[in-house]
Amino acid sequence: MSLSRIAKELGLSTATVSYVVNGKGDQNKIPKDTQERVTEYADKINYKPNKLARSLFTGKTNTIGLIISDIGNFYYSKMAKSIEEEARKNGYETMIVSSHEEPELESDIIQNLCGRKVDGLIISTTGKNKEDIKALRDSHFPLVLIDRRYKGLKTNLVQSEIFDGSFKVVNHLLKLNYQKIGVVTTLNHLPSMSDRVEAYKEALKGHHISFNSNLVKEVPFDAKLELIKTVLSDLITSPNAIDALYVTNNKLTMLCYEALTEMNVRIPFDCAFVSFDDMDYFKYITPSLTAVKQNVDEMGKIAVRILIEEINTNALTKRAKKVVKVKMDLNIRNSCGSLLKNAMAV
Amino acid sequence: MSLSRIAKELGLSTATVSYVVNGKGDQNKIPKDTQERVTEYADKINYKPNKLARSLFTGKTNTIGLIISDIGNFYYSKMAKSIEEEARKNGYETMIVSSHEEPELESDIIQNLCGRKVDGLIISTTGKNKEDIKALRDSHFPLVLIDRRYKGLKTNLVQSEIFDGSFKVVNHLLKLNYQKIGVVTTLNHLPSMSDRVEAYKEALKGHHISFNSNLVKEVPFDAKLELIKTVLSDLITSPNAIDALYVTNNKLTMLCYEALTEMNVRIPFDCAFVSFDDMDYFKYITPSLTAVKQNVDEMGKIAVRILIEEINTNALTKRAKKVVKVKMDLNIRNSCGSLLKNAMAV
DNA sequence: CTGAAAGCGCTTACAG
DNA sequence: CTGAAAGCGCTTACAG
Repeated sequence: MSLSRIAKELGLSTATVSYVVNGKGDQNKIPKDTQERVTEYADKINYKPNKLARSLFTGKTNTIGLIISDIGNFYYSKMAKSIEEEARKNGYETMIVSSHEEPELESDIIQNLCGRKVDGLIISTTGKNKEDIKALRDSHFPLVLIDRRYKGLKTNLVQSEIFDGSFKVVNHLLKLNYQKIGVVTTLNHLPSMSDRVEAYKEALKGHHISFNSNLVKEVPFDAKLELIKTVLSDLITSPNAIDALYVTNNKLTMLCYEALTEMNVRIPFDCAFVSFDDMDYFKYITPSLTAVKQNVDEMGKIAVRILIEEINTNALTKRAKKVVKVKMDLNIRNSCGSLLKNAMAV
Repeated sequence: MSLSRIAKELGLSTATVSYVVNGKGDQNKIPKDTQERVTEYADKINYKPNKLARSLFTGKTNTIGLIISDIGNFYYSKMAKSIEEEARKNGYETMIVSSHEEPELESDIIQNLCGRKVDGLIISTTGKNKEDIKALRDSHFPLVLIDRRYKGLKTNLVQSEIFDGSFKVVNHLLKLNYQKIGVVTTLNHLPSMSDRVEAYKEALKGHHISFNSNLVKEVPFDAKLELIKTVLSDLITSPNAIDALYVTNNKLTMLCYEALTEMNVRIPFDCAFVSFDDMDYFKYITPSLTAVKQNVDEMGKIAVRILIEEINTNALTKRAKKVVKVKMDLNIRNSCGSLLKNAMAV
């Protein structure tokens, strides 16, 4: 089972066996026939090296730790897939762990993965662990944040062009002459969330519409349908009476869609609808939803490349933090009655 | 950074320090003040034990390896989430790795995780690694297969009541008087797939409809839209001219739905539609899709419990393999015109 | 060409 | 109460 047993069995030293099973036989001038004896015997007993022991010595695990805020969210599971594939192409394994949006858990996971000596970390953080992340960065541990960032904390970062994407989708509504655009968003301790609202304000400004805070509703991350209904009924009735709705993430989008449907609000006739984050199935629901899409796949790949560069750089050489913003695509469909209102405008 | 450095710094032995940081201070009668000195210093330098070294000694990693056939598939990412949560509740970490439906990769991953000395393995296998799985089982390594099994290989297993679920959904069509039911399914090296077709045959038999193999189409796992269209146009035109379609997994379901829509086949008027696997959004598309749902969450939890039992059992005591089948729920919606045809039947 | 030996960082009997 | 020591399974200079 172990190197030393093979060595004893074959009357060789562990060094010799180690060289051979690691393909360094030639390099260490082990005669061909000895090499053959070793590989043959190793195969026979189905020898598998203990990576714990190897890593303990080498200090390398060839493993990337990936901390995902919620692996059950389709957006993140796609991200995980992309990261894992890219890592594998570069010779790294990936340990995926989910923090379920719980900061304490995220903190534990970081300790845990570091204790397991992963070579680097990619994190889509809960957004409530600034201290941990800062400590990690300050210790020069290879680290890339993805999707979410901390205000005032410079790290390697891969994100969508959130502001730009959000601006685009709101602007799309404005160009179609929607005037009273409601927003449903999440409690915004996350800059990546508040940026979406900021872009909304900016877009309004561009069309000389004054910002009305009553039209922006913040709900908890795990809001339930009932709450959403309450919030929406407030938005669609006077004095608010919005004519379009902008929802800032995919989970909320489905809830809002469901709520509106149950409330018999017809999209887009009674209220247009637009979403940040585009899921595959948005094109299949009725009406199909207009949305800005994040290029998760590309984000994942870039994050891996930056991380691996970091891993390969000497920890002591000062590295500038890399920030990469990935473009978002506006997918125009039927939920904001573009055709209809366009026609009228003509 | 390491135990021994703390020991040297404090003029103690590594044993003493180890006892304290592991909370075995009292048990080993270390005086309170020594304990305090140690914990204080450990906190100060932010000491994190090296788990590699610890596991090398103890032979335990407190980690479950989870091999998922495709983490980018929503069904499996939900499963991963459920497994991870349940594992954590029981004091285990989970290493999630995706095999992307590639048998060779799955094989590598198994070696890798075993080399990392995970305490046990939960696998939704690609279905093409019978030898590896058999070897694992024969070596008494704690193992649970989930979602997919091998014919003639008895292992711990958690699966949906696939036959029953498939039967239910086909029977639903039959009860509504659909007579020519087409099937689109995947190349069935997987028993979990062929079981679905077997149940279809059985249901036909119950309604005295003879099986027509022309109505059953097998496509590759990663079939593209074009292929699906070809297959479907064959099904909907004479001599086949099906009046209902049964699709046996969620990925194919969306492709078939898209294809039918593009081909201007009206569901359920021209052709009823029914799916194995129910996704959250099936209720939002038009028409909403009737489907049998797998209880992924429950499957995950059960798999973890069985695995942990195995881990805690002495490897040498003979264990009977556990097979648990989880019930499926039929969700009736509008894609098979139940209301319409029911009314006609009355 | 090959082996003895040190060491990665930990834990746990064991001796005093 | 506390420390010296062995050992988990590996790798890598180094000596001959």
